[in-house]
Amino acid sequence: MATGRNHRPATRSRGIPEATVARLPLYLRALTALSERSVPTVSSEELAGAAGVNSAKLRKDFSYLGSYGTRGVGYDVEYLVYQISRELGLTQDWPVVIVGIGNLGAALANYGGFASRGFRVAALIDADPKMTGKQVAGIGVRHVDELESIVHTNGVSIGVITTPAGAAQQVCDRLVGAGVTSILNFSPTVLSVPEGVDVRKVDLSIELQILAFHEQRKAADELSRGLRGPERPAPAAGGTGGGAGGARRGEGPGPDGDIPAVMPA
Amino acid sequence: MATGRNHRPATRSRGIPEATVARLPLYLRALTALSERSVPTVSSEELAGAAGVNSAKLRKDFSYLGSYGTRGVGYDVEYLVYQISRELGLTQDWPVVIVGIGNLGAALANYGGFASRGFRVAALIDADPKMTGKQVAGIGVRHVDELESIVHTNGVSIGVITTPAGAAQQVCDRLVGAGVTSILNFSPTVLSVPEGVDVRKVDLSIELQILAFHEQRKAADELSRGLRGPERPAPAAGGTGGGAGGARRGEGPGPDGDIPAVMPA
DNA sequence: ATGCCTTTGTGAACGCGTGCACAAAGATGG
DNA sequence: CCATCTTTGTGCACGCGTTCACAAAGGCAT
Repeated sequence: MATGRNHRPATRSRGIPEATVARLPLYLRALTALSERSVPTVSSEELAGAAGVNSAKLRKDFSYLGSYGTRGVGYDVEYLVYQISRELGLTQDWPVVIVGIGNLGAALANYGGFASRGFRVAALIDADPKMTGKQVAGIGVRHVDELESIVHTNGVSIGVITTPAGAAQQVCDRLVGAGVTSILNFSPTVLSVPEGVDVRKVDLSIELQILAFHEQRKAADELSRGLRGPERPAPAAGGTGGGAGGARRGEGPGPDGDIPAVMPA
Repeated sequence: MATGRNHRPATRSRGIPEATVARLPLYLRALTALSERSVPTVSSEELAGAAGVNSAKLRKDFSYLGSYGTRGVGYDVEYLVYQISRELGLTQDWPVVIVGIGNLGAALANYGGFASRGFRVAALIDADPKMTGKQVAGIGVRHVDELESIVHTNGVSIGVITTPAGAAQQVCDRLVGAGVTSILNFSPTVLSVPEGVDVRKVDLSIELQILAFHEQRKAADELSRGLRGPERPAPAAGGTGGGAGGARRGEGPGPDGDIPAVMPA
């Protein structure tokens, strides 16, 4: 990467758009549920409903994978489950390591969603010597000194970081140095990685803040149209707890445009 | 606009793009770090670097909030912290409830990132009577029967769902019925909510599957080009990056997904 | 076999988000 | 007070993603 910037529009992946890739697991989940109920075929309309997306979008998504449907009938559930699993790489076993066995790391270790789709927790790693050897989710915690050897021995290419923010970049560097090329980052930090390494981040604080933004906007909307929550008792300390008694669908052009509801702190 | 009197010349209180809103917490975090180091001002270039985004994008994002910068100098850190906090609604206190106190729910309850930004865990709720009264993160667990009264009493407008998939929709309905208008969903389910209710989902399984897709693609790329790697130092010895040990499981597509992908059961 | 009906697959238009490039604005030094 | 330098704010173009709308394709009944 010493060479200049070579833009790599991740969309090149095989012609499959990134947005489509992000939806494939959603489809797979819905299809798996249908498969368990022994439903043989499903239409794009039905499946889209189950996955919570538009049917045209679903059809276009599938079109990137190939023509797996039958016109006039729909899609064969089992076949589609297999094709999507294969496309996502779930027909093979992915060993992952979790670094940082605090509350969150332990919760992830116990998380059933890992093993259910071809992901196997190869090791739990923590920097605290007092954690070493402890059993979490039936797996012994290893010390971070062994990180490199663990990654090598197990052929780990996916790492999950659940350390405090201060340690995240350092752990990330070690993981990458050991050969990990995909990282799921739960710490509230912006990780910098060399090219070729994928990082996805999950930050609940950010998610909450986004919700708060919309919540505030909703409260401001209702306030500005002179609507007081008639059924809701007094909100919590701090003010407009969130009105929203009976959310009406009165969707108009909106009285936006005027004062942005400045909240005195 | 030229006059520095009234901020907000453009009436864009509602025109803030969703993508921008999603980045505001990122900027806020970087700015908070600068503030703690008593840095008075920061340029778009520096701040963009700290937040991991393009500087032009950052400037455009800020332009939606108003003209808070000074040309030739940069942005006043403290002022920007305040403005973004206000825009995100973080100057007020947001009581939240967490429903489903399993491993993940307990981890979230302990997560410091909540309280640090105006979010306060008003209550922990679980359906298991054996959990009722237990202390988690210093908060007593309440039974789900009390859900509505808890929401009413505390003026809760944001709910976090960490239940198993099977219970998620039901819990969601009750939360919405009680007045909650924003939901953060950790269960692997597509929630259906009435209009006016915001739902954001966090699904670890999906994130891993997306990583697996790219990982598989990387492995395929390297394989097909005969290991003609870029200018990147050679990764792990054994794995060659995407190698991943590749222990294929012998079972068919059947066992996939009979586990609800959530931990507490 | 034929015509009808259902559903897929996709061409095309549209909107949003991103990044470039530059003029305007303000600080700074002489 | 003027020249210069720095940095913001934004017009513009481009590409991705979404949605509409419809022709093609296949099943099914007669």
